[in-house]
Amino acid sequence: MKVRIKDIAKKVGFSITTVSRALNGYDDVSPETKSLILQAAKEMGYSPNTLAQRLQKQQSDTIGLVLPTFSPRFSDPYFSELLAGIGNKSAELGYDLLVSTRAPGPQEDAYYKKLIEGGRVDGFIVVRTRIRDSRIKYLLERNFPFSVFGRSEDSDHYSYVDEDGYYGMQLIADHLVDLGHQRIAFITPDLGFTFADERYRGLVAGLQKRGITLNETLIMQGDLTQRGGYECCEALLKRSEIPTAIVAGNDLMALGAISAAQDKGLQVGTDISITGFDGIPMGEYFHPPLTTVNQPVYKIGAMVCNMLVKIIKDKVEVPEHILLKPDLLIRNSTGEVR
Amino acid sequence: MKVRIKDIAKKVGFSITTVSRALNGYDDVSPETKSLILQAAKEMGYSPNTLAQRLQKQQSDTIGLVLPTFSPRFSDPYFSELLAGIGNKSAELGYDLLVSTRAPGPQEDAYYKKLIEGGRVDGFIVVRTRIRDSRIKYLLERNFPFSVFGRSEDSDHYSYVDEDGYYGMQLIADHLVDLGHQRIAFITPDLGFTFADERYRGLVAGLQKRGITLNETLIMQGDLTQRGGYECCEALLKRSEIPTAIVAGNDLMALGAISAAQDKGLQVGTDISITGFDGIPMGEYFHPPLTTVNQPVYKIGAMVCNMLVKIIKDKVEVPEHILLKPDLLIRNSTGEVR
DNA sequence: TTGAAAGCGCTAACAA
DNA sequence: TTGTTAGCGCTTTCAA
Repeated sequence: MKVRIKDIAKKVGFSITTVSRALNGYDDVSPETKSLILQAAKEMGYSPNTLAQRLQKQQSDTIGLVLPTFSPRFSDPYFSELLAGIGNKSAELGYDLLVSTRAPGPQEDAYYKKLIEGGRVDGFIVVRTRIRDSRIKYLLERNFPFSVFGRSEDSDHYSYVDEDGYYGMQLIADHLVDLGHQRIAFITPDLGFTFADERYRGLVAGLQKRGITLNETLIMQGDLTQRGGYECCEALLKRSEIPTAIVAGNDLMALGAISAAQDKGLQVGTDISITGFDGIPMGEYFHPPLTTVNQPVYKIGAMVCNMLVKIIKDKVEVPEHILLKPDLLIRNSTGEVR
Repeated sequence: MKVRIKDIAKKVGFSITTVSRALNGYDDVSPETKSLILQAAKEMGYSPNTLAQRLQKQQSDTIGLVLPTFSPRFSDPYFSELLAGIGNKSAELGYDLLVSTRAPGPQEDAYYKKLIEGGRVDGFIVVRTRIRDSRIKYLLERNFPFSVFGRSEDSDHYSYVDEDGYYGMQLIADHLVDLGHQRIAFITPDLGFTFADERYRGLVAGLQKRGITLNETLIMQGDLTQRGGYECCEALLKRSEIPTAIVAGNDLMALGAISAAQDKGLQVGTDISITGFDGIPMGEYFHPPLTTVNQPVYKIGAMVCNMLVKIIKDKVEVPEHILLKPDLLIRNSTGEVR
């Protein structure tokens, strides 16, 4: 019932070879034959069998994206936007996007391996890099095409797009110090994530530059969710001397922290200042709106996808590095210390 | 450099066929031969070429998911959770998940067609159904496997999972009327979405049952985003007689509406009540926390994926229908009318 | 300008 | 129990 090249060949009375060539726009087919074939293909509703083409070409025209999730559920607006950026670009470039979710660990690595060895993908986009990232180590060793949103120790050896979290946190530090804050707490994601480490170091350096040392005892670790932010903030507010400002390592935790502060009866932006990092749309509509560092995630998705396709197609050997300078979005969750 | 069946055959001195059979666990291979082959395969690091297997089997072992987006960017926690549900389940069942994003319209339909005709997917999961949904019409006509999260006019003829939005809105209606609200506004998504229509009718019916008629002039249409909710609410609050309660068609718009009300200096939950629909995690951490109707989106994703695989594998002919009764989550964005 | 034939890597009907 | 052969649908080399 499906139309194959063979059927067209039979109908127009030419060989399979000629039909294939006409269809693929080779110019060693006479114009009449070509138009005859094209005409027939159209009438018969032909469309090529992608699987066969891929087998023959020995490439899958598919990009792999494995989203690392901690809990099976995950609900991060940040990722849906990233996904949209990658998805739209890959479609534009003619690549399928194979998406999966895996918790970090051996299973995750095995899955990368499986996809590669089965020939199911031509390259990977790696997101949310970690210190000593086994995925990157593996891909590098195999010399398999990939591009990365984020960085790690060996970033020199691969192509990546990243925002400058170190710089971004300095913007936060300056902003808070300008407002008079000194006793500043930090809710950090697991420092095994390079972005978290980056932001942490940026904050420390930014404060240092202004003569302030980040107090170790005011550092809490959260799991990147609102709940995590809420719980960390709650704990911080139980201290005998509470901080005047809380810096959260991402927006979701910042929003959770705001919520916790409010539940304690504090006025966020006056009694206490709270900052985020990412620039998710929700931050703008929170009450108070969140002061944060903006990351153009959608654009980043498109860029990192583009980068990968270049690597796959042109066999680019020299890694390309894009480091974006983020902007500070000052809103009402921060204010002068009192 | 890649190990193929041929290589194993050469090494162990059996035919390609025998190797294939041993690898696939057929029992017409002598135990010794079998273990010999398995051993060799392991040593040589063999893994089958998925593309070749698929071509031979004439199936792609791939599920298609085309997310409908309005703007190119989209940032809806609801979808990332749905995606996680689908993604984890499909991986568990051995299917690849091909994800793409498309704006509703002819391009979207063409993409479904392209994927089918290229043999790239074995079935689709259709989400966010619309009235006279052309995707469903097309899939039905072609008799191509698909399952749906949502419903439409012809739901009888296909398998779906949906939550009962009609019922859910009645819960909202009852809750608000119990609190004494009479002047109720509704911020609805585009009524071309079946879920929106469903919720709308549920609200009307629920209020009617309690003797209240939903005032047409208090119905606004928003685009499902916070911004949309914000703008609609802003407009509603400019009326000479403002509503005592605002029902939003989804959580994101509800959160936007809360934000708008607060910017007008209103105390949400006392001066005005606002409700959502979906149960995104953010609602719990908003200030005030959002009264809403909960949908187990992650679970729904898994269910609808499971359903599709059953259809693909077992050639199920009788459509399966799952309609979930949602729960009302009463939080502080609603309160007694004053 | 066209066609025959090989081959991508695998599975399966049939024969031995 | 094992092997021969054909074939999935396509592209491409080589020869005519």
